[in-house]
Order: sequence, then structure tokens, then C-alpha cells
Amino acid sequence: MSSKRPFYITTAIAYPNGVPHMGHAYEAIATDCIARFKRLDGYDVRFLTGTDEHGIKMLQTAQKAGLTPRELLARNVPRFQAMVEGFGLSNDDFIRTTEERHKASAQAIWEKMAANGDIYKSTYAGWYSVRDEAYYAEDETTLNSDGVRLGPQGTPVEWVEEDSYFFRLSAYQQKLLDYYAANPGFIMPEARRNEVVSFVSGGLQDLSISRTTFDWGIPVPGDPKHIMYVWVDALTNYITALGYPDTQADLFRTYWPANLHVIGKDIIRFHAVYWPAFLWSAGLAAPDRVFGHGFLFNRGEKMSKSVGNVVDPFDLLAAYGVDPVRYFFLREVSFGQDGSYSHDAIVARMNADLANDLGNLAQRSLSMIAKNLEGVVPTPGALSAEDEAILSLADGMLEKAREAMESQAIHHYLSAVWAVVAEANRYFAAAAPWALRKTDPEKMGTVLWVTAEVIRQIAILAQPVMPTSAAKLLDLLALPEDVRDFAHLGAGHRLASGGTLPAPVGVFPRYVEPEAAG
RNA sequence: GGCAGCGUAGCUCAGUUGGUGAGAGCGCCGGAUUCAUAACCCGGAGGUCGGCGGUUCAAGUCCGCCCGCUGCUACCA
Repeated sequence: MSSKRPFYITTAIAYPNGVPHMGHAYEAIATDCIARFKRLDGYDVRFLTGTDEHGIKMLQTAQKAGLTPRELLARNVPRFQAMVEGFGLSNDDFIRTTEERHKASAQAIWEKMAANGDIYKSTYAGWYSVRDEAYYAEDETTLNSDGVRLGPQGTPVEWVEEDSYFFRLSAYQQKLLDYYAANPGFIMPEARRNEVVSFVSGGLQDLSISRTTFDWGIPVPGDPKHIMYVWVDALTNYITALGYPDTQADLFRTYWPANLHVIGKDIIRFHAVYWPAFLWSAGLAAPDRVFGHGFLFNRGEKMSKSVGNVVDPFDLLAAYGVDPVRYFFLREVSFGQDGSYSHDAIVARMNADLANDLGNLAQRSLSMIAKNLEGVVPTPGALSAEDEAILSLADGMLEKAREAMESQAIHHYLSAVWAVVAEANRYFAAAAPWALRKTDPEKMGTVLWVTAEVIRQIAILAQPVMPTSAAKLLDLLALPEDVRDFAHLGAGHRLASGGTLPAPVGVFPRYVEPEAAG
């Protein structure tokens, strides 16, 4: 067991009845950025992602394609795994809910909840929307002009009457409200918390948690005609991956309760209401925080197949490269709010922030070291007020970044780092080392050292967003692998003088439009 | 209908508990420079802070009403 503080972070598990879209990738890179940040900041991080593979929608999609569910999964899940790979995720595990370990886990939590008296059998009759995965009361539905009955979301519903097991969610209303009150950071952003509190305050109905109308799911223990409601199945993935039901094993003891579930704002209720109740019922602790991120829009429009503006995340990778795409989404979008993207916006960020500001700064300063100092890191002389000022700003980045990341304000963390990039450019221009080369070579060396030191700290802090590019930058500074974590930021670990640097190469190329088709 | 939030320069947005002449980035215009990825640096253009009214010595920042937008939720039908 590690002496480091544990940090367990998860994405939601993706529903692979289709191929990955940019929304999946967005959640993945944001969560990965947080995981990497915590790891570099000295935490013992466990990072989980995966796929949610049961449920009637999966079955129906497969049937439409003339496939079995397993065949559909065999076709789609590798795409999600390729996305995880392609976007550079540092996950420790990839869970699939069709795995045997998960079946055992889901059945175990069911039995715990049943043993606690929270599950009872009754009859459910009502209107069910497959698309919404939800039941509606008669008066919540409407008949449209074609005689088709629709649910409140406008999706078709069908009459379902079946035996069902119910979870006594109503018994947890007050406990949930108390938990929200005692843990104001449980649901973030705050606006989401208000919505959940308001919803729970309005009263909770018991939840139907089994189905008998189809069989693509995990059988209810002792009553295999029933399969579990997908959310009981899906949410449990977070503990399955820690070895549940073996709650005494190191993995579970170390990492549960989870520190952070990163999810889309559309599934807040399942994570902030149902999930804690299930856990308490099973005698387990609720997670520390559920963060609901926003949705992405393509040029301000919601992505939809009919509009034809669905963006394939792999296309973005091919067009811009993984690190620029990661940087763009994490910098441009306020984490927790909806965001918009477009080719122009991505290129603007890529060229302005990465190529012009950071990349060019590294290139111009390092190439001066290469050309004038034979690639040897100079020894600084006496530091001027300007030297001290920029170093002090660089030293202050970590605190600001940490503070931002405490509330998952990824965009604030990045803007704090890039504010220093901008200031470093001003510093460099004002110090004009190319002029000092003739008038005051020692001072030129000092300026180049200060600049390289500032770049060192920026690169270390850029690792969570752009792991590959930041590593290249650190390679250019000949920084050993074991001194690239946040413990090596600040005045206590300045860039060593005297070392020889490799020949500088561009790390962040400008994006130039491909030649117009001729 | 209820609850919550939002509406600030062309665009995307910051603006702590009300107090020097309202900001940043991008874009645009002009200048400077040549170490560098035609990049960096400097300067500028420039918005009735959605509208009206109010509180205050002082409001983008508080109160009321109105308009527009978003989310959650309820209900009518």
C-alpha cells in the first residue's frame, strides 16, 4: 500500500450502441486531465473508464442491425477502446459490464440491498419509453396526431405491465437531503446541486429495478426471470472495478469511496440520488463528489445525425493531433458549462496559445542557447527585478492551479498557466537577449536561463493537458523523468546549469490550412 | 406556473462582501523588431455593462418591475 493519499476518479461508462462521438471524448479527456493532475501532485490515483453494455436499447440496436448484442458489442466496444487510446487516457482499468466480475458484483450489491429490506416485489404497470429508459404515469403522456403515445420528452412510449422488484428509494429522501446539506460539494457545479435538492425535496417514489420483458442484462439473484434495471447494473461498475464484493481487499479499502465521478449533466440524478441510496442500502459509503459537465455544440448547434454535424472524434485527432484537441476543449470550455467548437476556434487556440505563445517562446529561447552557448544551460548571474518577477510568477502557478482543480475548474487552471506564458513572452521581449549577446553576454545567459526555467515549470504544469507535447518540451530541457512531477515546481528545484541540451525542435507546429483542392 | 441561472466591447467571456476614469483573450487597425514557428513586443480603435424605476455620498455589483434566453420541476390539456 502506498503512503500517498488515494484518489479514485471515474468517467461515466459509455453506452456503446453506437460509435463514440465528441461528447464521449470530451468527458474522457477532462477526466484524464484531472487524473493526471492529481497523480503529478502526489496522489495515488486510480482512474476508471469503461462501457455500459446491457439494456433494451442495446438489444434493439443489435436486432435492427441483424446482430446479437454480443456481436454488436464486438463491433462497437473496440471503437471506444480505440478512443481511450487515441486520446491518450491514463486509465488504470477499463470495465465492461458484460464481464463476469461485474455480474458477480451487481448480484452481490442486489443481495445486500435485499438483505437490508430495501427490495420488494410488486407489479408495475405503466408507460415505458425505451429511448428515455424511463416509466411515465398516464397523465405524463400524450397522444400525437398519428395516434402514437408520447412521453414528456416526446419519445414514443409503450404500455408495460409486469412483475417487478422495487427499491425503497422513498426511505432515503431525508438521508439524501441531510447528505447534501452536510456535503455542499457533493454535487457540482452548484447549479446542478440546487436542481437535485429541489427534486429530492419534492418527494421520492420507489424505483422499479427489474424487468422481465427482455433478457439482455444481469439476472436477479434467485429469480432469473428478472434482469436488473440498467442503472442498478451500470452504477455498480464503480465498485466492481475495485473488486466488490470483496470489500476487504486492498483495492477496495484504498479507493472506496470514490473521490470524483465525472459525468454528463444528463445523468446527474442517477449519480446524485439513486447511487448514494443504493450504496447506503448495501452498507457502503457514498462518493465524495459527482461533477456534471456540460454538452458540446458544433458551431453552436447541438450535434445531431439529422443536421449532419456529428463530429467523429477520430477525425479531430487526425486533423489537429491529440494534444491540441485536448488543450482546446479543456481551455476553451468552462468545465461544467456547455461549450462550442469549430474548426476556426480550434485553429485559433492551436496557433495563438500553442504555436505562437508557448512553442515559439521555447523555440526562440532554446535556439539561442544552442547557437550562442553551444547548447549548455547557462549559469545565471545576479538576478534583476524583472528576472525575479517572472520567476516569482512561475513559482505561483502551482497554487493557482491547485485551487482551480479543487473545484474541477480546469479552464481556470489552464488560464493561470498561460497567463505566465504571456508574461514570459513580455519578459523575453523586454530583456532582448539577442541584443545582450554583444553588449552583456553574461546577462544574456541569465535571461536565457530564467526563460528556460520558466518554460520548465510551464511544461511540468502542462503535462496533465498535453502529456506528449509537454514531455517533448521537458526532453528539450534534458529534464530526467523523475523530476517532472509537481514536487519539483518552485524555487527549490531550479533548472540545473551546465547540462547540455539537445538541438531544439518545434513542439507545437502552426496549423496551416491544407492547400485548397485543385 | 414554481424554483434556479443568465443577458458586459464584432466574437468568447472575467468582473470578490457596491467605491480611483469598466477589463482579458481572439479578431481588426497602426507601430516597433528580427532571437524565433510571417511568430513575439508596443499602441489604438472601443461597449447607454438587456430595458425602466428605486435605495445610496457612490451600482455592472443591492431592491422592484419588464423583455429575451437556458436548466430543473409542476400542471393544464
